[in-house]
Amino acid sequence: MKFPELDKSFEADQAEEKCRALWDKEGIHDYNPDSKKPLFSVDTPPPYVSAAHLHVGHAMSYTQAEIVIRYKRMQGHNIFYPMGFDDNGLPTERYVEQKYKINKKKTTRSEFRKLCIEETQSGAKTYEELWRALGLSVDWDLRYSTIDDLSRQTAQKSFIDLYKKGLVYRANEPVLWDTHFETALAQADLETISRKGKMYDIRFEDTNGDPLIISTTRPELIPACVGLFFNPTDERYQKLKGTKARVPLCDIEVPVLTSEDVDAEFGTGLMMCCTFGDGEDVKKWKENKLETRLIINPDGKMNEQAGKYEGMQIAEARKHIVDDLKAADVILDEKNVEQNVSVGERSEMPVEFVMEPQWFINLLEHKDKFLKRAEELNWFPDYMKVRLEHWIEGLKYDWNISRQRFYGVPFPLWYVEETGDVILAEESDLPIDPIEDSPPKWAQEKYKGMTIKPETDVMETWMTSSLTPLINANWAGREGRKSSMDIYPMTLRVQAFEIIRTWLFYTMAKSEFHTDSLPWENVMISGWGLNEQGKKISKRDLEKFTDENGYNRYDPYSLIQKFGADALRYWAASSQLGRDLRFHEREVKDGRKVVVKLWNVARMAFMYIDEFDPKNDSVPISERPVEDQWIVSELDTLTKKMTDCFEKYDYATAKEAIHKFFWMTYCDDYLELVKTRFWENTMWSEKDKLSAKTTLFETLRKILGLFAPFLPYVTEEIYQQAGKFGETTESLHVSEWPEYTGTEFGLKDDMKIILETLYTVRKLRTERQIGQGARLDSLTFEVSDADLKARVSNLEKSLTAAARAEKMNFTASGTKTSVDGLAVDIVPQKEDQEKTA
RNA sequence: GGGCAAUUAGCUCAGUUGGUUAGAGCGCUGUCUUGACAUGGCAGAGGUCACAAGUUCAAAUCUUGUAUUGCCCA
Repeated sequence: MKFPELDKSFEADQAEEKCRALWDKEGIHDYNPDSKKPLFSVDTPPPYVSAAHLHVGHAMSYTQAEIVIRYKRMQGHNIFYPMGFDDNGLPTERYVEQKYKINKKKTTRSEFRKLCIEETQSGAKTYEELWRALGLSVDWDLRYSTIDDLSRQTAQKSFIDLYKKGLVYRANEPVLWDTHFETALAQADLETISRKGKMYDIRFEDTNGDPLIISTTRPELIPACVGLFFNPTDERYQKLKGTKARVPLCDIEVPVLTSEDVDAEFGTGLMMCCTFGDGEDVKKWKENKLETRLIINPDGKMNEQAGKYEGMQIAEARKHIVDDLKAADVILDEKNVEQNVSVGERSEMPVEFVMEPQWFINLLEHKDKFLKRAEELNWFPDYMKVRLEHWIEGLKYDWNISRQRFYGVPFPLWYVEETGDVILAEESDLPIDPIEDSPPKWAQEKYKGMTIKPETDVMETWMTSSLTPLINANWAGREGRKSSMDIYPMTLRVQAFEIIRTWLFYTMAKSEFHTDSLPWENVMISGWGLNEQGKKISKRDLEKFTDENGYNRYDPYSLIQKFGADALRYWAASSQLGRDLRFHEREVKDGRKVVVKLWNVARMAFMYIDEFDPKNDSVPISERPVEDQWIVSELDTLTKKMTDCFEKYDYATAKEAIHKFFWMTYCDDYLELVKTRFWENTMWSEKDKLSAKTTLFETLRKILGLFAPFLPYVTEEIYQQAGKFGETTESLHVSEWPEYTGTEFGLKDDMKIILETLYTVRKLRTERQIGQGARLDSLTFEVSDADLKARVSNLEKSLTAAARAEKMNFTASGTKTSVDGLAVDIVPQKEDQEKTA
């Protein structure tokens, strides 16, 4: 076969377009449900499409996983790699609210939902373009969105299944509440922030009018106080047990009780319990069946229970109450403290508690099962496992899945007002919206004449996204999908660490309940891409850093246009799995350099190989010069190392290994040594030249394969230009991963002499300012014994070639090499000698 | 206060089960262009491996403690 002359420069954008067209045409990313190959199915995060917020950190984590997927494809797996879009939940609502400046109270549910769906559709399109540009080998026929029919059907089926299994319940309990979005939250939706606050020592009184001092950071809750508590072992307060206390400012008396949860060392050791300041209050309230006096409304304003403070926002009320307490002279001390506050992760408002009937999934009774599953799962990296274990151990609440929002998957149920009965939708009717659809016929008949009301809350977004493996597996059995439960449990879950407690945990819980299994065998946890300052990349970063040519520093699409997709992917693979990576644009240039270098290597190899028939022209490995045997063996070792790494999802070490090999061993050493075989007037024979062709052909082919997962475009382009090296596969990416052959290399000593000669000659050239390419008159050796002399003499062809010298001989002096007893010197050609003299 | 991770060259990161003189890229200095690549080659400067103690013939690596940073949770 004949190798063409490659263009002088590699045009990334053109090549990328060409490759994508080829991959689409050949369908090399398509999942084949009928394939006999081993399955490799991937559960990859559906990003929020609502905000155009994708930055280089997202490109990083998706690419890290995708590199492994490409490896698995080349290893002969039938890849199931879908892509989802999460257009559910609060982020979407907030985005739409802000964009259209609307308030959920002043719009209708269907109107609002329509806007959300419009927004997410255009967002999804932008995302798909980016993922394609980045070279993610997704099967786009497996696309899903968390609000589409399949997902809604799956989520509703999940609810019904849990209901039938007795794992969900409806309760009117204090729930975590976001006063900004006016919706309930789950424990996992909270974040702790630290802020400066004030701690007040406030004087209550016992029934005799003697002072009882409590410490609190939330004086505004005084009207909601329903009890005082001290630790049962606290000597100071024993006599208070069973008595009453008078609450300042309010004309109320509350019981004084004990609780082991009270820290006697904290403040005065006496604390107030309100409805509700935090989870601890809820607990004490429940255990002691205390009175309920909620003073905060769902919108974060004080209600009539707060008396004269009614209508005030919490912060405002606090200010007024503190003033009044001061006026009443009951604030005994006031100090600044750092306090940790639980806030809604999206609104960043401190959470409150309200009493609303909500649906809960029972988690607390199943902690042991979850911990066992966490143990069974294979974690990469391993240390991420304890983050889940600690989360499970620390769970305090069951999972509240009700949200008082518009946009989301509706609960598939109605209530009968007269009896309080719950009517579930029929599975065959899913997905449904109880507001628009009628209850099942049997229910209409049974409850004839009664008032049937739809559930108007929606399910929280994790209720749907926790089902991605079951959505992908078409657990709901929807027509027109090419996947089935055959792909379940899935092989691999990919995600970042911050959603271990949500996406990972909830998915695990759902699979436990629905299928009594793990949802996947392995999980791969990525870190974050950080900005130059080492902080999480923000929206501001995305808006701010645009250069004079309109390229944004953190926008992956912009980076792809500037440096090429391969370059960005190469950068993404430079951090170890699970570790954060600071982004510096100059490091994307490194990837670009590798791409250019690889292209130039191919250009040279094509030029020298020129015409080659691998069947008839190949020289057997044992008959080739030592350099060829060496590089083949080095490449073999590399293949093994990379394969081992990839099996552990360690793309980073694999990349580092090939990078080092390619640049230092292959280009700097081997290619420099082999070049001269193709030159005129050397000692090399025709067979040596053919050996070089054979070796270049084999090694270039193998290197392309090893680089393919990292640099899919440039490797494919070279592979295609090379006439696919005579192979019949449609694409490099479905060709076989290079095989480790385990060939022994027995000429290490000879090779060391050649390399040491090469290195020493380079050094001498630099010292004497002779160009590295300039021909030398001769190469001279000083040897310590006859054996070494014989060995060196034997390597004459290789050594003169390495030095670009006309001849070689032995002398009595030279520069020492790291081969024992061997020293080297060089003699420039006459004209060069005169020049340097 | 508890947990997890990290701390190696000016910057971003490697460093296998402890084993010669701790590596790479960027940046810096010098130098080299007819024979793939100046988006290059070659050579060089630059490190008390956060700190302290311990185990060992031997510690960046193992143990303990301290400090700093990030994340998670009270």
